[in-house]
Amino acid sequence: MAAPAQTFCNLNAFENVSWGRGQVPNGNAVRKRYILIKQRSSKPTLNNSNRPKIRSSLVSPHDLSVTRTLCSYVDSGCMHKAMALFEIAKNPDPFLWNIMIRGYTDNGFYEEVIEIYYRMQFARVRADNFTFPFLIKSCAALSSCVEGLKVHSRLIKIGLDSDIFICNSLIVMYAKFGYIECAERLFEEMPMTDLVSWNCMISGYISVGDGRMSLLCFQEMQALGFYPDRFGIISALAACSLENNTQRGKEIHCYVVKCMHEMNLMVQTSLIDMYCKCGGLDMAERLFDRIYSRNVVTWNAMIGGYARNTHPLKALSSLMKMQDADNMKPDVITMVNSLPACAQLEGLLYGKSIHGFAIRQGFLPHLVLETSLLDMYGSCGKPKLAERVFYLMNDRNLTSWNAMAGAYAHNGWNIEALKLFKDLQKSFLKPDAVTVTSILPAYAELASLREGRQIHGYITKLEYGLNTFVSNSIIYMNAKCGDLCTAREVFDSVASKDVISWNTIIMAYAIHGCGIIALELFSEMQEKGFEPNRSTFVSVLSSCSIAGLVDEGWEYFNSMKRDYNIDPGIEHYGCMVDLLGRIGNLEAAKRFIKEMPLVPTARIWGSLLTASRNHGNIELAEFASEQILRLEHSNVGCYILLANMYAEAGRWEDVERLKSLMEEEGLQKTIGYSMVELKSRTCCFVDGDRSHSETNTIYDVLDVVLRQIGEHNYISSASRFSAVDYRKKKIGLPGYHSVRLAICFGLISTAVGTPILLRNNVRMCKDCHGAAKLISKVTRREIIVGDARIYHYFRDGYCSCGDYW
DNA sequence: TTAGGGTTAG
Repeated sequence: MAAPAQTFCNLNAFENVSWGRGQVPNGNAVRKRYILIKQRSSKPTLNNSNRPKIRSSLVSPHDLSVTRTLCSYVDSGCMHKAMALFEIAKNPDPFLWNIMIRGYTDNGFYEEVIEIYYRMQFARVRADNFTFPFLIKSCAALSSCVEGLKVHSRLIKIGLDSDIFICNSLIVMYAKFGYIECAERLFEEMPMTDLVSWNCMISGYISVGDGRMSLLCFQEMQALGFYPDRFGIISALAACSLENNTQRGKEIHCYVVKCMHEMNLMVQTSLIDMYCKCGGLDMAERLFDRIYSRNVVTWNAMIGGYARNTHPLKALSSLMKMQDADNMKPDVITMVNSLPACAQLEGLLYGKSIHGFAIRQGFLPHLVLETSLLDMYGSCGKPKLAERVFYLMNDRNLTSWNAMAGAYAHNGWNIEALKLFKDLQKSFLKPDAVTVTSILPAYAELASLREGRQIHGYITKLEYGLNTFVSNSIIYMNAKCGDLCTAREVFDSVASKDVISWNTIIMAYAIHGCGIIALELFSEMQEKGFEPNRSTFVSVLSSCSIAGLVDEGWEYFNSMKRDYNIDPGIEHYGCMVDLLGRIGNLEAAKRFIKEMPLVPTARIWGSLLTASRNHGNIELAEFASEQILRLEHSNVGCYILLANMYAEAGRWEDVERLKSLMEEEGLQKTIGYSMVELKSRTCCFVDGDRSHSETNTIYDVLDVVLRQIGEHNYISSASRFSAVDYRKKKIGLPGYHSVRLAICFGLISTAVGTPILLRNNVRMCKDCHGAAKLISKVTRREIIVGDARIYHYFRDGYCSCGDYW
């Protein structure tokens, strides 16, 4: 792809940009300011320093030239000069005060509007019908509900609450506060309404996100004989976007042509935006190409439209064109609209380039832009950079917290995601449905069943469980935490199931080894009219692979293109390598990888490595590991798995060699732990753990159990080496692995005959898997172990996985 | 001198 415009590609320049002063913040919310923050333009103050030299003969408020000069200052945005002149005017009349208030409003100095209004009252100058619309607008812009209500009370008191200009302003203000019922009541009680009043209501509904009511209002207005002007049209088009109502949008487009509003740039931009948001990108492009003179808003709408419709290259190419062909300078919103394109392309360099440009232009700090940046970094696989942006933000709202949680979750930074969620709960913000959808995958990966049930209860209480997205996440979380029954109950209770609900429940049964039920559900989803997608086939093929349904797996794989016109992706090929590996056809699996039409990933070679481990083929394991490490230098799992195979084969030199290599690479073995669920608590063990208060009892029970299963002093069935060998080589004794400690603790802490439920953060080792089978037999207890991939149900000396995982 | 409008984040 060609590089974007020069402006955005000066990556070296970006690298030279400092992020902030001092240390990079860690997990705590240490706020640092950007060094390159552009100084905010100073607001004109009410004190009269730096006055321009104005002769005192000019200062009579009745002098027309004073009024003219003041107006010219205000109109040209020179509020400092305007204030200086105003300050020396003797006893300014309401007209001059209003000019000043208008100036501050028009130039966006809303706080100053409130300030000067109070000063006006202090000076006993009566605010009139001209003053209040500006004041109300400022209250709305500042989201200052208290001031707004005070103003409204004052209006009632002085009898100005029926003025049509004031009422229209109040409607907009209340809608912006989110109090649409107040706006509606005001509208209904107005003695007289005009076209502007209707427009205020139409846009008011947009403010609260109610496109349906906005369109109804637009319709009712016409039924009463009003002809929509460009203001109403623009709001109605926004309503069509909210409702995704292309048909209505097209009708309004026809009206625009008929009534000759077609040449208005704002109307044109609104049409482009509506078509982009309603999936009519071709039409939006045609309209855009026809515009003779575009402004930055038009470009932004088109760039955002391309990004929204997943055309990231077109979005970035438009970004270049707007600068090169139209000589247009991007603004903050251009940046915000372009960043999703970088995220979709996972184009870190483009994203960084935009970040650098934004800093150089002084666009930061900016809440929305910063949120877009951290989202981009998360999508580009750089959660650490996202974290940097997040902790440097001056202001954060729920969207930014959610984006940060999403960035962690997207990259599997589950511990950080859970910590962030806990910090959010301590803040004044209330998590919403998006928060819980982002956070539930982290719970699914890390949480105990107890914690899973707690978050499930929390979500139910907040009633976010009614949302299908949230429900789908709850289904998966319950299944991953070991409660398949609840996962099914939640699935059955989802009123509006979507294809993701079905994919999730199929995968839930798959990870619990219930392949047949998973496939029955796949048939049921189709009978109910749901069209399978790519993810469905990942669930289906995983079901076949985990349950060892080889023939069925091939049949579904072949049917993807044939019956559903879905080209198998790398994830589907991965499932097939698992399947071939499972039946021990390792050469076929290797050949399959070499012949597949896609470039193998580390995940694909990982499947071959697992198969080699399960079938004891050390040469193939070495080959697969080589391929993995070529692609991912720091794949710890690969090192560990191969080292374990060498240890089992007694190749201690190779074990040492791998250990050295890991040290050189600075890699550390993931610390394995096992959580055991009790009735009232969860206990966690690591290998050789002696921290538990009942350690002595646990180790005594372990000793007895190991004797019963014939592994006392440990001689592995899969190994020719004794405990002494393991100790010499400083390798953890499998006899004291966390899984066994957790099982023994479960045995002494739960009622006889009840199942013992464990969660393991890494895959079970071969020794512990064998031991768990035997323990289930001698103790006559069902032992359920969820490892990093699947759930193992150990009963009477057998495991549901069929000894393949 | 007064009201309403287009492009922004999870």
